[in-house]
Amino acid sequence: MLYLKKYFTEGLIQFTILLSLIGVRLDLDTYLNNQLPPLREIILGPSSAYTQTQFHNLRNTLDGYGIHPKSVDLDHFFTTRRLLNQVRSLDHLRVPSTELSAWLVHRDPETVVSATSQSGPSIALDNGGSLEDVNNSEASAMRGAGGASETTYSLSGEDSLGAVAPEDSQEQGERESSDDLSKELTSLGAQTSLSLQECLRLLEATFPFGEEPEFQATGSTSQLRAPTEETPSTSQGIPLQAPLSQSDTPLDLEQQWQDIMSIMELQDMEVNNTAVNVSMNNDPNNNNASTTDSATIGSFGLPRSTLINQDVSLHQASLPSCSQDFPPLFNPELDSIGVQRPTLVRLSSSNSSNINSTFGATNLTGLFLPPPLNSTTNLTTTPVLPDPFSSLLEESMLDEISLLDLAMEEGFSQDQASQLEDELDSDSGLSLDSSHSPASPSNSDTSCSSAASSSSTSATFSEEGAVGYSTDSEAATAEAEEGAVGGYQPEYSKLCRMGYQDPSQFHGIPQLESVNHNHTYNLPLASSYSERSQLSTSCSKKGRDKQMQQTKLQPPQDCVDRQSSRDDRRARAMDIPFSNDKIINLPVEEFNELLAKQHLNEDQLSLIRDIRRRGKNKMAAQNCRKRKLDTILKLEEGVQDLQREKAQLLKEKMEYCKCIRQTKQKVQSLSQELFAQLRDEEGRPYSASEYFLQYGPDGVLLMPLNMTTEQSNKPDKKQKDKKK
DNA sequence: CTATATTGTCATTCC
DNA sequence: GGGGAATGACAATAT
Repeated sequence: MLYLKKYFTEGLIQFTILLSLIGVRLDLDTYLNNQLPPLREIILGPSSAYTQTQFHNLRNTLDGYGIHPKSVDLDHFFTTRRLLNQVRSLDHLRVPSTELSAWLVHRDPETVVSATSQSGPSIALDNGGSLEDVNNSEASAMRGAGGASETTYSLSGEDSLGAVAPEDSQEQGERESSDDLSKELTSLGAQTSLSLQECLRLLEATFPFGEEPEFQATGSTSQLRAPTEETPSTSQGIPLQAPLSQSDTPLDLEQQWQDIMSIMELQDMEVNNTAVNVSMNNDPNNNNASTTDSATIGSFGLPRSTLINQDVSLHQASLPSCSQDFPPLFNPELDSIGVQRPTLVRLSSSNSSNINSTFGATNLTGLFLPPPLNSTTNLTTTPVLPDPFSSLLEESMLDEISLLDLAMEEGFSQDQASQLEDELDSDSGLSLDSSHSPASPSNSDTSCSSAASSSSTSATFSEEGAVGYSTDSEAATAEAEEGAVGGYQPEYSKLCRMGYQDPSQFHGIPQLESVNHNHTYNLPLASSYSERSQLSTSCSKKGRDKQMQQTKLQPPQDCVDRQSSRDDRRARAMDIPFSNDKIINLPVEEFNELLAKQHLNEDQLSLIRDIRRRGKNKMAAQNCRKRKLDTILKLEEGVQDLQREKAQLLKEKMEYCKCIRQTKQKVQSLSQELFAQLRDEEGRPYSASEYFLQYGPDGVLLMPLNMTTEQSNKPDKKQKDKKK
């Protein structure tokens, strides 16, 4: 019960204070179970002298309101809170549930120059518009590919896909029975249903193995080979990259999270099928009947040897690129350092085996990942990200991240990392003392030792923290040398020792050991039951230092008087027969016995009680001040941990954004290529002004443009087919 | 001598 | 109700 009491009254409350300061949601159980040093210390409370924390006293630490103005720079707190709010803002990166990873490409045929057409055709993104940037080039490409002036793409996520899915049982049966794209196209008429695998097939056909689709290079779409005459010409030389990089800045991050979540969820749904089917379809020659149907890829005029296995879904194709783009995210080393990661990453990581096996066999990763993007594995070493990314985040953010990476992953020493982080902190206005800031949050020991080794401010703090706590070995030794018989170890002494022996406290700090305080009272460690003379004690104890130097010319009695406290003098004046040490530190029973043995008058008894009260209160005040400082230190430590976490989250955010953009880009290109290659029964390309592609769980549907999403539940069974 | 930091003390509250 | 811890506030002292 005592433990629980302490736990809840002190540990949890302090922990809650810290969390409330930062607004970051943490799994308390996890930290408790893992016994992470900093949090454990916070939760379990300090093991030093101050073990009893009253709830009402904690108000003083809430949000730093109660920080003593003399003890802490309040600006630190405000700055800290500001930074913590920034960290809190990262919390908004929660990945929403399934949403649309779809976008709608719409371009007005007649008014190419009107409305949004100043820079060309526009793409209306149905979900956040993060791909607006792709608009110009994409629409232009579509325009050329479709041979029409109006093109609408709609890639709908799985939420809307169910509604879009054709109701016709015949279609369903066909779709289930065969992955053949052309077959579906033929049977569905105007509504073209393509499996995502076929999309991949298309893409693969467009980008044969060994060739890296260069989406980001200017004129990258020139590689988007199309069987028709007009398609290559129109798609060639249209840079997809330039618009991307221009409009990435207003990127909606939440939208991107939604997108990637959608992708991952889809991947999660399909990954099992993929894993099963890949083994069957790895062999390019393993073409089942559906693959070899009339209107299959072969009908695209593409070499069969370049076919991707049909069961690889588009989403599955996207994920490997993510995983390959972000090795750190799936790097077990990151787990080892306790980096918390969004759940979605863990989920995807759990599927990584399937993914890797799948795409390792089909080399889809390489297919989808242009070399420069793959090279982002070395993001940690390059301060500046590739072009489209550089505009996404502030340069300072990049610097921060890269610096952090250097510190975290490049084998920097903790001191170096701490220096880096301090530099990072400095520009944010938070001047956390490096001496107090461990490079590793979970390594307070190191921080303490390193702090003791370097900074002058640490010395300042150490002296502060050591105020009234000269219970270290040196002090004891000094007292022993003075002839003090340390037979009595009062509670205070033990508690203080505990406090400093706590690894999380200030052990090993040289400054602490060298502090020689001018304590008026004989502190417990220095005290003893010996009836040593107060004069000799106080004079010898305190006069041998600077103070002794200052008063060296004075007679011994002056020295004693100067060094004695008022209560000492009062005690001498009142002829108190025992030392103040006894008065203060004796247990109450022994103290009462002592008083009973002596025949003291009321004035003497009153003085003794006052001495005891003041002495105890003095120690309590010292403990209180130390506790206050310790709380501040812990809060600073927490701030640094959060800053570190913030940098890590920013890094992950950047990587996710990059993955999302790449995925969208690939889907966009794929859709563009697919639409360009669709042909009606007469071999003519579909007009982009009349049709658009809609992605569903069962494939890709070629929808009439005038159909709304709701109407798509009963789509026209317009003939769909691929030419050739 | 002044400003600041440190330390002691008191009052109060709570356990 | 007493003892004592905790702590804000203030005073005394040191630097």
